[in-house]
Amino acid sequence: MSAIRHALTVTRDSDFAAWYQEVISEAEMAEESGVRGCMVIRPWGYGIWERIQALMDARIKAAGVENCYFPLFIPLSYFAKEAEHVEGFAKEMAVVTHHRLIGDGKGGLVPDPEAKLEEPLIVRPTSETVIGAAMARWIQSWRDLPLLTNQWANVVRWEMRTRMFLRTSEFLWQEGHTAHADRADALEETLRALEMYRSFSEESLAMPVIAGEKPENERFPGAVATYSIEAMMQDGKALQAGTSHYLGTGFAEAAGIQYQDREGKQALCHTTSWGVSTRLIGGVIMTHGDDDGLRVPPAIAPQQVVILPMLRDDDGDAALLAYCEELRRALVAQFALGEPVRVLLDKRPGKATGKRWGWVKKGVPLILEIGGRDAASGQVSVLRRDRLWREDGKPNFIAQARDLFLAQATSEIENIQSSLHAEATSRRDANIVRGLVSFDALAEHFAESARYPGWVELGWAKPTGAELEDVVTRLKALKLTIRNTPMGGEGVTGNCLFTGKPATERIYVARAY
RNA sequence: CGGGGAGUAGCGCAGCCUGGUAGCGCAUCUGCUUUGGGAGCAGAGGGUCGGAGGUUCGAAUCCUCUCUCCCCGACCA
Repeated sequence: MSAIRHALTVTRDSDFAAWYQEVISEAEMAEESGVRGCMVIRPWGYGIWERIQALMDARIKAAGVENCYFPLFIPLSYFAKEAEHVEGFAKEMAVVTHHRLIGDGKGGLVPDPEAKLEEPLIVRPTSETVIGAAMARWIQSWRDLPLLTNQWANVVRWEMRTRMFLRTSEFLWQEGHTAHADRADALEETLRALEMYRSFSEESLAMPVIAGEKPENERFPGAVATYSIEAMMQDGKALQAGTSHYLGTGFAEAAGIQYQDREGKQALCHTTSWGVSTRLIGGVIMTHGDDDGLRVPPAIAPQQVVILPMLRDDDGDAALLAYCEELRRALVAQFALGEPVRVLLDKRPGKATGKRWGWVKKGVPLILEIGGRDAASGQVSVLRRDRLWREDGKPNFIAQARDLFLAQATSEIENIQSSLHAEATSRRDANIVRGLVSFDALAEHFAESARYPGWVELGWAKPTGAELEDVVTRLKALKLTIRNTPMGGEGVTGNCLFTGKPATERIYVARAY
């Protein structure tokens, strides 16, 4: 059978959750911090986040949205103004109540009772309320609209159960907040952000997603409509990878965001908010990772090429390093995916073979191992991370003339990006089941394929209120959730799986993170 | 927050029941030999046993409290 000795000890098949954690730890992306639910993001993980930030920020700015920054602390009274919103977040908010410590007489420190805050401060779980207060000051006239803002920040949600990158107590994100004159304009912005997330996921993360509207039971607290992009992980579960909300006038009413229209009348603004977070990194791991670690799509790889000189600790090293340095210079002068190629010449002491597995686990798209013979004969040995193994179970190094490699480097990098996307897309499509005609058939489907259940696409009559609650409860018994209604998902035939009424739209049903 | 498991060297673990000088493997460091595909041999360094109290002549080990992590639930824009 396979003689392959994988770089990880746990495979995806044997224990997906343990595999996920081993990737993060072995790729040196993040580690425990000692604070409940909070992680230290290490250089490789943070480097990926910085790439995501750079590419997403460019898209945000291209849409005319301006960055700004609001405080970490939000007065409790701001939250109290929007009832649904505060109710949705009340159970997971960190609260600051004191501003000074005092000795407890036993060598420890306790909050000083004398230093209790008049009004508790919330550590932001999201910033609608504080940004809304600013919008109320900034907007006077219809000429001030639309107001398009975004901030890159950390937020805190005191989750009961946390998982690295997927659900941490503190996480990094961008939150866009916009105010508009009317519903149509706000809804257009909501959907523009959704499309921005969809195309970013597909193009930059090589992660196929389905963009659509969440059912009403999954709406953001206080929102009129919530949209999401949903990605399928390799265990068949769904990951909500980004959300965009049309908030109606509820937040405007609570914060007093109004403007004088062309007729001179006061009117409430329609607001939106939208965000993606460090959760995207978890999605990338579970979309592209394999039994040898991470595979980073080149667009978001901190380094796209790593050059490993096979140092011998002798007189030949100088010439070898010179050859590698020249190779590095030739590569960084090239462009791939619209940017200069990112190359690291790894000169650290140690054997190239040992260092190689570290980069394999980190998922660098291309690894070049260069020995004295390569240097002498003008060759390179190329290892593509997405085609790691030969059939005989050995690393799939391909010896190439240096000049030929340089001529093809750009297309090679771009090909890895598209290959990862194609692989993930065909896997997702192969794991979406259609045509189930009854709830029993749905239950049977997920009972039979408990390990890789994938998603089910079906038609429903979009029940609301108590009728929807009933559907949610029945699905919950199967550990299933409604993910979203894909954009353009109307016009289905047949009957609703839950109510028996004529179906009006398509939905995706899946187990979810 | 409920149920279960765990915390001992950088990583993975044994020791705990039955208290008596802190162990193993990998990794690291040094030396020698090797070395074009995840090297071998020899030697060495590294730990207030998650934290705080308690019992005891003596605590990794027994008791109490607490923190953190993992799994299953509940919760989850």
